[in-house]
Amino acid sequence: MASGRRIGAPDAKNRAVLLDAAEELILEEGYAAVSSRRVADRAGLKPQLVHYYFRTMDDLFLEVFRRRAEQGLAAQAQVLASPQPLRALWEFSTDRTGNAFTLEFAALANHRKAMRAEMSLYSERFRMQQAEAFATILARHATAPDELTPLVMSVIITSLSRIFSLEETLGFNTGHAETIALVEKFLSQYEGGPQPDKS
Amino acid sequence: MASGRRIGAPDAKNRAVLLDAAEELILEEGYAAVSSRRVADRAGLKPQLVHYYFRTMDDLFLEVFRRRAEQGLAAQAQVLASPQPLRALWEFSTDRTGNAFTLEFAALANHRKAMRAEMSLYSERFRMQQAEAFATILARHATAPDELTPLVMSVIITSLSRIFSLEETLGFNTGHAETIALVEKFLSQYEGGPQPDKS
DNA sequence: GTCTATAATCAGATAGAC
DNA sequence: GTCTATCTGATTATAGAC
Repeated sequence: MASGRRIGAPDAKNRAVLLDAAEELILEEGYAAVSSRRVADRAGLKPQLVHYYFRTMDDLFLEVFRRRAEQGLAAQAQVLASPQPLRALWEFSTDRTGNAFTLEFAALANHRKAMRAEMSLYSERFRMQQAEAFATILARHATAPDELTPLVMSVIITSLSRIFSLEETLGFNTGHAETIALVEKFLSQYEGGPQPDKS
Repeated sequence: MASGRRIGAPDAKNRAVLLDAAEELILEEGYAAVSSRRVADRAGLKPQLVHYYFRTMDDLFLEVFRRRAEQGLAAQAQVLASPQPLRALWEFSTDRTGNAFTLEFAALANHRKAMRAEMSLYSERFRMQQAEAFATILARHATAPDELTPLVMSVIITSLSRIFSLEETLGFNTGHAETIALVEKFLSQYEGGPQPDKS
C-alpha cells in the first residue's frame, strides 16, 4: 500500500476536462507554466481536483503524453496508407503542433525517468510503423541503393522535418528551401511527383 | 527610465559565479528547475543576489545562452579548421552536452520572445559559419551534384546529428547504426576515410 | 557598488468532509 | 465516488540598508 489517498475514476468527465486544459497550456505556454492552479482555472475547476485525478503533476504530464501519442500513432497509420506514403509522411512530420508537443515532452523526458521511458517506447512504435510501410515501397524500386533501408528513410525524413519545423518556429529558415528541393527530388524519384489528394 | 532599481556590474565576480551555477542547473535538471533560490544555493550566495545581477530570471537565462553560444561559435570555428571539416563537424554536432543545452533553450525560446530572437540570431551565425567552411571543400569536388550546396550539407549534417543525440539521450536508437553507416559513406566520399587526429 | 529584509503571490500535496 | 479546507514551503521581485 503506497498511500491511503484515493484517486478519481479513469473515465470521470472532469478528468478528461483537466487533461484537455493541461494539453492546451503545454502548447501555449510550455510545460513549465503548467501548475495545478492554472490547469484548474482553465478547466473551470478547483485546483485540488488536479491532485484528486492525478497523484502528482508528473502523472498528469504522462497521461497527456500517452493520449497524444496514441492519437498520433493512429493518425500516422492513416497517413502511411496513402498512395504516396513517403510524401505523406514528410507532410505529416512537418506539422507544427505535433512538433511543438514533441519538444515539450522531450525537454521533460530529459529530466524525468518515467517520461523518458514512455517516450522511448512510443518513439520506437512510431519509427517501426514507418519502416514497415516503407518496406513495401522500396521493394518496388530495385534502383534503391542497399544502404537506403526503410529504417534509414524513416530516420532521415523525420529528422529533417522535425528540425525544419523547430527552426521555423524560431523564425529561422536559412538553407531550408534548398534542402526541401533536394528532398522533393528524392520523393519524386521514389514515388513520382506530387499528386492532388482526392479524398 | 524603466526602473529605479540598480543592477550589479557586468564584470563582478559573483555575477559569473551565478551564471556558472545556473548553467549547471539547466543541464542537470532543466530550465524549469532553475529558481533564484536554487541558483543561489549552488553558488553559495543569497537568493536576492540573483535579482541584483539579473533583473529577471529570463535575463539570467538569456545571459547563460549568450555565453554558451559565443563559446560554441569559437569551438565550431576551430573544428571547421580541421583538415576534414565535414567529419569534424559531424563529431562536434553529436556532442551530448551541447545538444542538451540546445534542447533546453529551444523549449524556452518557444515561449519567450527575447530568447527566440536571440536563438534565431545565433542559429544563423552557426549555420553560415559552417556553410562558408564547406564551400571550400565542395569546390574541390566536381562530382558533387548541383543540389548539394554547402548550406544543404550544413542542414543535413546538423539535423541528423541533433536528432541522434536527442534520441540517444532518451535511450532510443533504432535505425541509428544504419543511418550512421550511410553518413560515413558520404563523408568518405567527400573527405576520404577517418584520419587519426595528430593534434 | 554590494547586499539583505521583506512583500505579495503561488506551488504541490493531503486529510478529511460530503 | 467526488470534492474542498488547509498545511507547508517556494517563487519572483523590490525597496532600502550598508
